Amino acid sequence: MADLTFLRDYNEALVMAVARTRPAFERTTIADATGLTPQAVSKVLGRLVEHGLIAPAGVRRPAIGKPASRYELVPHSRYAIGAHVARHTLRLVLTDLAGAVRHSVVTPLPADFTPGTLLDELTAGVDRIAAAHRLGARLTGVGIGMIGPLDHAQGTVRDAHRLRHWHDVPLRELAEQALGRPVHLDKDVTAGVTAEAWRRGPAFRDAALIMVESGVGAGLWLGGAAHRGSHTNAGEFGHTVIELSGPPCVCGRRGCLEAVHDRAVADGDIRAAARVLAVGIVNLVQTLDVAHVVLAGANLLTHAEIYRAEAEAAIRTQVPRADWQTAGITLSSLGADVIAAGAAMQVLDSRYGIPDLAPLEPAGARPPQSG
Amino acid sequence: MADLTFLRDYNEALVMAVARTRPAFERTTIADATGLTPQAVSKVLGRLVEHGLIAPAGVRRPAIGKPASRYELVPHSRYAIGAHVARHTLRLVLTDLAGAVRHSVVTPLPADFTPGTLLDELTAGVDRIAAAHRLGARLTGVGIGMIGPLDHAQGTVRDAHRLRHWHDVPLRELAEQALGRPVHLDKDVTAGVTAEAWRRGPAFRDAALIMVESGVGAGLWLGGAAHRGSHTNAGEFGHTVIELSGPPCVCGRRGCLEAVHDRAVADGDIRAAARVLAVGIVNLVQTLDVAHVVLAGANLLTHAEIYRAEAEAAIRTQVPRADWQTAGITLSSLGADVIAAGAAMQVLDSRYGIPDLAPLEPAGARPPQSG
DNA sequence: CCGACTTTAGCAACGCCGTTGCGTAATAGA
DNA sequence: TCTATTACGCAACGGCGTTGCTAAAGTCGG
Repeated sequence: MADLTFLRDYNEALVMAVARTRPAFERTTIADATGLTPQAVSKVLGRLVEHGLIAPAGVRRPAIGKPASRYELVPHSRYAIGAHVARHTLRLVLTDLAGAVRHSVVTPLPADFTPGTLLDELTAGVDRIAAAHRLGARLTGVGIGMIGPLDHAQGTVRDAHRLRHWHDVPLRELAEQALGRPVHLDKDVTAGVTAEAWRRGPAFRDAALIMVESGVGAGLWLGGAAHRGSHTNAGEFGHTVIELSGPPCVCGRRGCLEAVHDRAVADGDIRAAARVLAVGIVNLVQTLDVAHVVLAGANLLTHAEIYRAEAEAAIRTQVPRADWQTAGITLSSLGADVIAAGAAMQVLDSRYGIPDLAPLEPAGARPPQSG
Repeated sequence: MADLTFLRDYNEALVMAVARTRPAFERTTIADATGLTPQAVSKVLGRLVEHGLIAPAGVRRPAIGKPASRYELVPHSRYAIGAHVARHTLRLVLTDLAGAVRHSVVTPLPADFTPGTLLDELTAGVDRIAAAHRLGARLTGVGIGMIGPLDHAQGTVRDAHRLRHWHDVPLRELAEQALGRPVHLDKDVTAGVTAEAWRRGPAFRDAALIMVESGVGAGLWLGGAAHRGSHTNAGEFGHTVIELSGPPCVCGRRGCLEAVHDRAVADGDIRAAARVLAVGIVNLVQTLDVAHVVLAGANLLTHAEIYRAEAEAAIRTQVPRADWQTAGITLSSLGADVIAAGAAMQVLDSRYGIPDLAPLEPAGARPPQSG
């Protein structure tokens, strides 16, 4: 169902998206980018200024005519904290409304840590940051990015890979109780690609974030939104077969990209590993036609330029009609913070981003009679 | 921008989606499935009945209380014609508003046919069907499903694979002029998956249609909509590498799924070919987490059960945690008509399906200041 | 210095959307 | 015949972007 509140929220989110991707802007800019009439811009902008999200920022004096008032996002009006839960570390990042990282801290986690241990570390860290920066009510919520498989819709960790105590843990609910704030839980790679999307604006419609760090995964951003799949477990890119009779993989199959890649790394041949990843990236471009590929992950970033160059060469030479079917390869704009920052931005996105329309209830869906 | 017309169209489309996937329905059904209030259902339904898309269909007498009026879709109130342009044939299909195929006809196309030849055959065929069924104004438009690469947004065929006269042909515009009706142009596989989605209703949110027919391709339906990618060229699934040093492919790479598959077919080992395709399907499920995989294409359907069984076995055994991460494998519900029928349903979908919200203009998108 | 012109911005009335409140129709059962 | 129950529409309402118009704040030419 769509009602007037959806309409309002949607148009406000459009204005926020423009505000976020520009240093400053005028009402005309908004009207052109969104298609709203000047009068509607006036009303929407009025609401956003009233809530403190947007503020006037001087005027521009044109050659003739009345000066145009300029506006800008107020980055410190809202914050979110993101957590990147890895196998041995917890990274906490404070992000403002503009998507800028204001604080980043890494704490070690014990081997085979339990949900309880993580929750203790998480609440302590969040409270410390909230107090130090006097966030108060400006803290919108906390996001958690974690290895899967997990169920984003239910907020449950199904089986954190190679962590013994993490089977069917309702982490979102537990964290909301412990923190007393809204919590978002998502796969690390999906959080990461949200960070890139939030910062790069509406031009970033179809993209993949490739992450190499204790496994190979891909966060997918398709048609302007995160793609999670029907069990919110998309992106298991490392477990796609690229060599039919290749080395056995931990997942039980043979020749998975991750297994072939890791073998090259074990052989000390980073360039060969990068070429393997590049094959996978071209596969992804062929399948999904993404325009942007972002590279991330600790194990990749230590040899960032090798990986980037091999991926770029592969795309240039192996995609047909490369003249018009281009895909840009870049390194993650936030480095090691990208997952945690993305988790934070998911919280901001759910509150200030483009809202979703609820899907229909399938109910007693029967196939129609055939003709 | 979102305005009141979007609101109205969206809610009408929701009601149509419910109507399409059920033999008959009551107002309460709509209210429950859509979240609209009974009063809103009354208004929406009134508009749809007025336009002849929906009609009353008796009453249901409950144990107590006033009988509930029932309604049903009027399948013959709107039609669309779909064309499947293959290398040697043109298939035309007449589809009604319910997604049922009312007529199907195949005509041969000369080797290396030109755009002009196709347009002649197309207009002759469309006019013949429109006259025979007295469609008149009930013919919503014509859809064309074709091998790529092509540009759906611009309606241009970039390079129809192995057709000499098809480079940068503005087929949509040409066909609209020749037919005097709205025309939609899309890749064959995307049209095919639209057919399945249109018929199976809102439960069909994440799916892939795998087509084996003069090449291997995949039509993607992600998050309840067709995924075409940034150059509308997604689905080149046959040109993903699954065997690093495999046989050379026509695309210039080595070990593409299509090359490996075709080698098995050439060897006469269909089961091996099916196993190769199954590897690719598992790759797709791992990457995209689709819940439905539909098999189609002339070359596949002649050995349908072998392909289906191998794919199902692969998904059952090779996807981790198969207990909750399930994906159903089915054969295309429309057989050889699926592409043409899907092209027709794309026309109906663009007119009576869930509308899109226009994306923002990127304009001078600059990355925000960091830190 | 002043009127003509251009551009920006807001006020007020409007049309249309779904919602709310309430009255009415249609049935079964007592 | 009355009551309980369910279905459904009329009318008023609040909120959305739109339209039409006026006011404000500048530049520029005479």
